[in-house]
Amino acid sequence: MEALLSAIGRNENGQPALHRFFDHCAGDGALREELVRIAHVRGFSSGETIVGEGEESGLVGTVISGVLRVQKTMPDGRQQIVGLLFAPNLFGRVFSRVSPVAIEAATDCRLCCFSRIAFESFLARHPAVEHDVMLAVLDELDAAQEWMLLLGCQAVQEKVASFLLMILRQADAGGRPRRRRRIVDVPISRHDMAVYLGTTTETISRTIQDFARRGVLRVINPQRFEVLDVAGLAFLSGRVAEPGDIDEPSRKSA
Amino acid sequence: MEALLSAIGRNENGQPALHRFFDHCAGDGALREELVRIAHVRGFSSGETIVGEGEESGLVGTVISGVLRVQKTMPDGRQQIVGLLFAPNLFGRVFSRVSPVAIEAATDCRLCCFSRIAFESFLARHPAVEHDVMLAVLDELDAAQEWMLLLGCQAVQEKVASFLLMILRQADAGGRPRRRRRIVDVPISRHDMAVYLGTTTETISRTIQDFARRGVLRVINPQRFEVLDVAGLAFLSGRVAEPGDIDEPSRKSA
DNA sequence: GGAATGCCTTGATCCAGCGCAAAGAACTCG
DNA sequence: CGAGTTCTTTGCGCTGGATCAAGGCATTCC
Repeated sequence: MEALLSAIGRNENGQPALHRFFDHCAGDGALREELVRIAHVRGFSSGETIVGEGEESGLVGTVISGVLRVQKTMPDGRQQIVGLLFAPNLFGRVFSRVSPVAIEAATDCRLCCFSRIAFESFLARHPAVEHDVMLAVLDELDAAQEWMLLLGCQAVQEKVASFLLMILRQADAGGRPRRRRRIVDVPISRHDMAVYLGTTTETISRTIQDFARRGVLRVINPQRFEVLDVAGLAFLSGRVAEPGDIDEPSRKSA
Repeated sequence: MEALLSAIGRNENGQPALHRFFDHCAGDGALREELVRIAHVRGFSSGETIVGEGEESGLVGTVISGVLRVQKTMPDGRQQIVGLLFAPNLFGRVFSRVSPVAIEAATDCRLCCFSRIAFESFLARHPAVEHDVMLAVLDELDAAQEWMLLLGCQAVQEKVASFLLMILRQADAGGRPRRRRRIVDVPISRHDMAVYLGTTTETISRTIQDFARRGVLRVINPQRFEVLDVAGLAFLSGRVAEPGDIDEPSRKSA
C-alpha cells in the first residue's frame, strides 16, 4: 500500500507512474481511496509473461517502470511485436474476456495492477475516468496505425531509424525535462527490435553498424548509442522531406 | 430525415446500417430522436475524400453501405491502407481535432454522418453510448494488431490468402444469415489491395493467378472469385496449423 | 467503329534482405 | 579461471518480390 501511494507520483526516472486517466483520482480523495483499494504493485522480471495470447486476461494496469512488449504469435512460431509499453502506459485488454495479444516483460519492470473485473466496475462507476481510458485507447490505435505504415512500406534502414527516433522521443517525453538527449538507450534486445520491426536480428545489427560507419551514430555498447546527426537520422527514417532533397527519388516512390 | 430513419435498420444488402453502439438508441425514443436530429445521410462516390490526413476532422459516423479506406501517406508518396471500413463500422477520429489518417471512399458509398463536435457532446450526455463506442474502438485496435502481424511477418501469398478469407468472413458476418458463401466479391481494386497488403499490384495479380492455377480458387472476373478449397486457402494464409502438416517447415519458422 | 483510357495480367531482370554458419564479446557459474 | 551460455556481429550465397516494360481486355467517348 505504501508502495502504491508512493507510486502514484513519479517513478525513479522522474516519469509519471500513473497514466493521465488517473488525474481525476489525484484530486478526489474518495476516488483515490477507492483506486488504491483495488490496486497492487507487482514486479516482473524480464521475459515473464503477464498475460498470455488468447488467454483469460485477468490483469490490467499501468507501467510504473520498465518496458512491456505486446506481441502476437503465428501457429508456426513466427512472431510480431505489435506494441511496446513504457511508463505510464496502460496495459491489458479491458472489456474483453480473452486477450488477443500476449503481454510480456521486455525488461525487469514494476506494474500497477488491477483485477480486470474490479477495474471495469470502477470505470462503470466513474464515467469521467472511463472517458480518459478511451482517450488512451485511441492514442494506442493511432500508434498502431503509425506502426502499420512503418511495417507496410518502409525499408529496413528506415525502420531502424524510425525506431531509434521513437526511443529518443520516448526518453525526451517521459522523464525530467532535459535538453534533447543524443544518447539512445535501447531498452530491448536486438531480437526484440527485429520482431518489433518485422525483420531479423542480423539485419538490425548490420543496419546499425552501417549507420555507425556513415557517422550518423556512435555505438557505445550494443544497447546504447550516441546520435551524432539527428537530422540525418530523421532523413534516413523517410518520415521527413529534407529541404533540398524534395525530388530525391526513393525506393518505392509513387 | 426519411432516409436516416430507414437507414436505422438495414441497408440494401441486409447488413445492419448502424453500429451496435446505437442499440441504446433504438429502444429509447428520446435518445433516438436526439440522434436523428444531429445525423445526416450523405453519399460519396469512389475516390472521394471524407477526411484528409492531418486535417481538421469535422465528420464522424458509420458506414451504411460501400467501403471506406483508412490510409496514411509518407512524404514521398508511398502509402499504406491501415484499415478498411465496411457497414456498419464507425469512421472518423472522435475526440481529436485532427485526424492522423485519411478516410476515403474505396467504392461508392452511403454514410450516416455526424458533426464530430455534436457527436461528442451527444456521447458526453450518454455514457452508456460512449461505452459502446469504446468497445468499437477496442475492436478496431484488435483488428489493427491483427493486421500488424500480417504486415510484419507474412509472405505475400499468405497475405493474399488472409485478405480473401477476411472478405469472406466479412460477407458472411454482415448480411443475411446465408450458408457459408464460396463467392468472394473483392470490393476494391488490385491497387488498393496492394496498398492494404503492403505489396504491389503486379505481385497481387501473380499470386491470385497462382492460386487459380493450383485449383484453390476460380477467377470469375477480376473482382469476383469462387473459392474452391476454403481449407486450402486457410492453410495458405499461414494462420492455421493444418492437421498432418504440423511440422511443415515454413519460410520463417522459429 | 476506332481511339483513348483504365484496369489487370504476364514476362524479364535485379537487388534488399533473409537464412545459414561461424566467430567475437560479455556474463554466469562451478 | 576456464567452460558454458547468451547475445551480437560479420561473411556469403540465395531468393522473394520489387521494378521496368509490354501486352490483353473492357468501357467510354468521339
